[in-house]
Amino acid sequence: MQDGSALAVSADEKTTASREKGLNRVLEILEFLHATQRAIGIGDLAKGVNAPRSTTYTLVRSLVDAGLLEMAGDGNRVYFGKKLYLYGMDYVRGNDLLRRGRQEVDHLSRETGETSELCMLQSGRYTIVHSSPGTRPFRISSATGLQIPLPWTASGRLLLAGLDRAAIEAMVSDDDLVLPDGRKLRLDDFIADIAKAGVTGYCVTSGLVDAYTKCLAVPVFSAPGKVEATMCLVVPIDTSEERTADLIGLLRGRAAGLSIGG
Amino acid sequence: MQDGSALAVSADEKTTASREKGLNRVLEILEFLHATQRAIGIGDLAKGVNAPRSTTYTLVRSLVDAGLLEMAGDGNRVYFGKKLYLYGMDYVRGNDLLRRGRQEVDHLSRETGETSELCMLQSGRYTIVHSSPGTRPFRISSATGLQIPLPWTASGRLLLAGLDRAAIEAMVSDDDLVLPDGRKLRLDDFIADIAKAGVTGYCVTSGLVDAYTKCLAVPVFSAPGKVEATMCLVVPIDTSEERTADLIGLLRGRAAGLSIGG
DNA sequence: CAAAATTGTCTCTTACAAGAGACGCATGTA
DNA sequence: TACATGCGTCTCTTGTAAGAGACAATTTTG
Repeated sequence: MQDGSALAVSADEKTTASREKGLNRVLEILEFLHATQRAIGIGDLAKGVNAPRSTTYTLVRSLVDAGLLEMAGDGNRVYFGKKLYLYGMDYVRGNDLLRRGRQEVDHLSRETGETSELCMLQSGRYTIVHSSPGTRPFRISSATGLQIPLPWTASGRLLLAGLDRAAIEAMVSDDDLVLPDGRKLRLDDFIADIAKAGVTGYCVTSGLVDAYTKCLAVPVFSAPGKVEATMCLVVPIDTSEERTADLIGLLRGRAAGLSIGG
Repeated sequence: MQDGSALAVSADEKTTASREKGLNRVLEILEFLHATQRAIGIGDLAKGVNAPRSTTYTLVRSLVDAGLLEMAGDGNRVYFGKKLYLYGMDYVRGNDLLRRGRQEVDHLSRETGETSELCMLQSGRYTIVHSSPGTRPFRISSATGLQIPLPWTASGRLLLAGLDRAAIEAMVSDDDLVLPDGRKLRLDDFIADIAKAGVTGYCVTSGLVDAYTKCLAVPVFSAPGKVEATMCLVVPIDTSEERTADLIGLLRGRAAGLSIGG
């Protein structure tokens, strides 16, 4: 009703409601910093999260005082602070699976020379929780914390195993089904893939995210039937059938070691 | 004026003001979880941070939705979530000193067999940012993220080097000067220690936190004169003068490698 | 099995934080 | 020297979120 306001943003993204709750703004700020991966000026931050400048200053001050954010070297940029690191370590400490999974991933990439990753669902999205680069000249780099649409990945298919159709549909938007190269997956095919992956206990995808790699993934269970994470190897797409099979065997063994009550 | 309120808490701690800001409550929740180091029920959490139950439920829900917290296995306990881990890794990635310092500390403890730590100031408090246990039978365990009064430690003396008296007084409360065994340090002595540590470029304390250990610490600089962190070794109090000197030499070399523009 | 304590949800009020905007102070640039 | 742009702080208003408390549903205790 009150769109006679200042902003002429027409049909802006998602109506960044006026009078947003402070906590939500903070959550947006954190997400924004996670996305930019670098220190940023407070003014830009305000723009970035589409928040009033004055509010942003206030919130940032609180967060800096609390140690969740820190002023970066220059003096007027902010980025994540030590407190978040400490909380993050607390999370690792309280989470056997993550702790051991990280080690296992590091092992795997050293052992096989391939890029290895530990992946989990993070608020409905596929997330690379830890990755260790392989030794190949052209290594496939994928930063920790990167979030990718579930249908693009082998791990995504495993992580959704056990969910019913409705739950899957809820987690996958239409955009997610469009691959980087423009091809569009059919939802039914994706759901069929998931079912198949759940039965076979592993998943291989070729040339989905890019044309040069294959992704081999296996599930890690936190309880019988409950897929808590996946471990995967990212290998060149022309890796032989034989080596692929060997690597999957290796992965399955390691994942079994990680799983609880599997 | 309006103390005719419900609570009969007489002269309670620090007048937990009514109508606390949501963000502050959240910060308290995070600190509380960091202190308890385990998943906790929402009701208990509310008690723990002295917040109304209804408010706590609302905030926890927001935080869980955002992924900063997660419901723990049972179903009605909360603890830190994956998001915090991811943000923490972002912090590490953006912070050369921390990244390299962690590696160095791991090396040192393997090399020397002693417990090794990386310490920093964290909102005015001494914080063990990373530690690696030694190989001794009775290992001195000190958890990452532990916060200890500055005067209790060798690192504390180095971290405050370069600050003037007023700044030091502001960071050290009266309680901080009381050692675990009940002895009380004199503020002037502490300040003198700091000055000395700043000049000599290292600091050794014996039997301060406990009666059985010595702490050897050296500064790590982020800019000439600016102490950003310390590395320290925690060794048995009866370690020979000679070995102590050797270890300090080793520490100084490694710290120099970490320092920037030192 | 009743009494007491806990859990999760909901409603309603009002104290107060989010936000608009003005200021003064730096820079940068025409 | 003017003019624009960005930063950090402050003030004031009003929409709204924090909080009290009631409720039903468990769970615990005696």
